[in-house]
Amino acid sequence: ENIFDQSRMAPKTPIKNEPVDLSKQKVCTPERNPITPVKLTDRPQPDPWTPTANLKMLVSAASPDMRDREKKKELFRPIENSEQCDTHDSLQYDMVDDCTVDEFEKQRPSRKQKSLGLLCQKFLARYPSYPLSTEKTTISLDEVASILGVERRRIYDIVNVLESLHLVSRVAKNQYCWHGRHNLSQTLKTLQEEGELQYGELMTFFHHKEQDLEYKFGERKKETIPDSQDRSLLDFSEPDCTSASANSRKDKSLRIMSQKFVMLFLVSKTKIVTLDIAAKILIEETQDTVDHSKFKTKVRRLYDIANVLTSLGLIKKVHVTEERGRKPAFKWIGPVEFPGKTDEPTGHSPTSNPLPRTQRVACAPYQICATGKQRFTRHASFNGAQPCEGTKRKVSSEPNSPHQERQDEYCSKMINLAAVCRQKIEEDTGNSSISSPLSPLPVLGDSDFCVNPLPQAVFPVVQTDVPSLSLPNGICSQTLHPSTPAASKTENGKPTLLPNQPFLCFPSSSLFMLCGGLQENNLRETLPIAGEVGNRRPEAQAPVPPAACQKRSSHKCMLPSAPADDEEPAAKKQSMEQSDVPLSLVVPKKPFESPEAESSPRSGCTSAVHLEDFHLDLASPAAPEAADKESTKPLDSQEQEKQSQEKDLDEHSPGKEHTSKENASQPFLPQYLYVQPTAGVSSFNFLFSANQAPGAISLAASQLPSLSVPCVMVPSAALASFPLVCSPTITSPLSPVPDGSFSAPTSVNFGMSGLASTTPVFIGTTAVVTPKVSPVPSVDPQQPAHPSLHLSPVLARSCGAVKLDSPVCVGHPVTLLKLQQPSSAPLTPKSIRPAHHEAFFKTPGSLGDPVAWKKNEGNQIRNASSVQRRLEISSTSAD
DNA sequence: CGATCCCGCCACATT
DNA sequence: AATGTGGCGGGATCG
Repeated sequence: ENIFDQSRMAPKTPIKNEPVDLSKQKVCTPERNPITPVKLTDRPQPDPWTPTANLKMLVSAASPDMRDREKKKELFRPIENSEQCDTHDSLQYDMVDDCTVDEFEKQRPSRKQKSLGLLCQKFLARYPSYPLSTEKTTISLDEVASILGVERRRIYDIVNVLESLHLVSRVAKNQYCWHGRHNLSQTLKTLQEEGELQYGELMTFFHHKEQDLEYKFGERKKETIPDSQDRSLLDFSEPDCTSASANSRKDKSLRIMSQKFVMLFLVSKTKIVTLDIAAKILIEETQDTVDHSKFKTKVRRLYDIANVLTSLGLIKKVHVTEERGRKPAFKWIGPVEFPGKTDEPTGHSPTSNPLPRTQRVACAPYQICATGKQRFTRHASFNGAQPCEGTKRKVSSEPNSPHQERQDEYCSKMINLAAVCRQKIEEDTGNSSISSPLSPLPVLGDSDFCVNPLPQAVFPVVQTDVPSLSLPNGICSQTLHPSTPAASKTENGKPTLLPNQPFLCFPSSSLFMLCGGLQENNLRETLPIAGEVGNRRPEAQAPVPPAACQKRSSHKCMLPSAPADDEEPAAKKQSMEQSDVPLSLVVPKKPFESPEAESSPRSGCTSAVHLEDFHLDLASPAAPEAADKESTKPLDSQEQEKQSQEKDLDEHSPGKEHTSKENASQPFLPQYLYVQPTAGVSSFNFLFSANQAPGAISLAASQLPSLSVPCVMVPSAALASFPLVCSPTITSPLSPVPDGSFSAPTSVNFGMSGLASTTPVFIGTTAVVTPKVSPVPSVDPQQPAHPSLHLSPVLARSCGAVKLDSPVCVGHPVTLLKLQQPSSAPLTPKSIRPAHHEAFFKTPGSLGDPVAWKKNEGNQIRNASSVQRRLEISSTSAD
């Protein structure tokens, strides 16, 4: 159609389009001039598309402006065709003259219509995902550009990204050849491997080396990355034998950036990468100079890349909510595992793939490209294809290379990130010494889809990037030890932590640091424990994971194996994924809010469910009975509850009730309303409190350790959220667990560690528990249906599973509460709030002493509601 | 107002 | 020198 249109169009519009047309023509048909399309020099139109503007337009229909318009329209037409009806095209022109506003508006190409993503889809639509090996499709940039009605420049944007994934390769000037997705999995695999090396190291690094932080800092200065070499990492390019000069800077960007970006996803356990983090990571150069403009530019590029990747169905946009607000992020929805091994030429991953040979085919093209010399070296990507590659780049990337280099790079990267984060944090936080830590915390909620795993939600902390940032600041600057000390500590702590959280580099690092500062020895203890627990606890985990796993596995299988399916663009997959999403943690909306809403009708939200679970858990452990009551009461009795609340502080119920009330009144913000906002903060607070409290305040030295643990928890939480929760331990096995699953592992970890000392740990557990339930509806039908009811049961279960139960349970609640506090402010029910707030705040201190908690529990068991306890405690403490 | 990201200038690479 | 590529960032648009 497009073509058709084009032809039509061309004739019609004599205008500026001409250049385009010419180019097209040339491309399309021999007849056409070979000339490159000239850029249209049009004049900017003043405006636009407002109604008034339209009038203007009309008025001046004859005027050049009109032309521009038309021209534009034409350009867009293709696009419109695809989406909208272009039925009027021809009419359009006429229409323009007399057109009504409406028409105009309709026609007016909205920005979206011109989006790169859309353009890319169109582009992709023109070629088969899995072309027959026999046919070689060549792509003429000019042709495509003209057909799609866009400038060539835009095509470059698309092609460059596709090229980075080897979907196409450049054959000659203005000519690319289409390979399709045949070796996509191979490419991804390669990238994943490369990513591990590049970024994975960070993770590993931590594990292995404890000195890490210090080192990093010390080294940080070093440029670390010499420049070209490192970047070579990816693949292609640079080294090529062909023309040395070629390497030059050009190759750098889009292509490489695209690959790196993809690598981040593949390496990330959560499979979610926030834009800013990615940008930071991708800015390799001078670490320190964070330069805002540069960052901004990077982000812009990432959007470009993301648009293309989205069109390919490899990623989708999500939002990570952080304290400040939501951050844009992308979630990898493409294949995660690559069955094939890299090496094998034949069957490579996609064995299942119908076209095994495809690979070869792909290779061929590459080679060809290589031959072409030119810049193509890059083409020869990582695959075996690269003939030339002997170059160092390879070396560098290779495993052989000493860790150090990587480390260095890693370090440098980390450092950069850290620096960035710091700055950011500082900026954000500003002075707030105390508060600062809080501010940084990110919360998971996301508006559209949140990725928060329950656990995360609980903790608020989380998201990958943020956490790291925030943590560091908070930790370093603030409370604990300033930077350095942390490092030392970190060692101890880190190692432990790390294991758990495999996750993103930066964040984690920062986290670690923090943790280290806080936790100290305890951590170690904790860790081990955690590990044990994790190991031992298989049962607990098992329940959840399995389901998740299955899903995943199946899912995975599908992807890899069934490339065919993939053919279509993202859309399909996405849909599928969405289904997955829940598991993953992604919540439809306002996770936090929803959580509370046990009652909330909008059953839809998984997140909500999770939360509910939490609540339940909390309640149940402490006071199952209460929980039940509450659950039952919920909405209706809000008022009553309210009263009761006021009356009985002791009972947590009030808290719940509040929430419930809230829910009733507002579907979303339920009891926990507070939680959301705060989530991030709260977590921090916790940490703080824990640290401070214990150390400074009340807890005995002996207990400190325990206290310290709590601190640890924080990190973990952060980590968890960060990484997504996949606990490291678990992860490995389940690695796949992408999004959602995390919770289980996480929880486990936490639980373990937490156990001893504090709630935090519990939280983890809880989280775990939750996961079981909520994560996969399929698993537990019940839950989904009746969250509230389930609660108690759930709790029981969770407790049982957890073992520590009560403590655990408590812990969770606490966390939540804390979260709430901060958040609560906004939402809240007035009456409750005030009191609660204080209580909550204080809570941390109280938390500090595990024993106390336990006691409380015993006494108050029924209360379960952490809130109340806290309140009580807090009150006490306050006193 | 922040998130997106279109648009196209213009530098550098290739022909 | 002309043309191909594509880095880059202003500023418009979206949400």
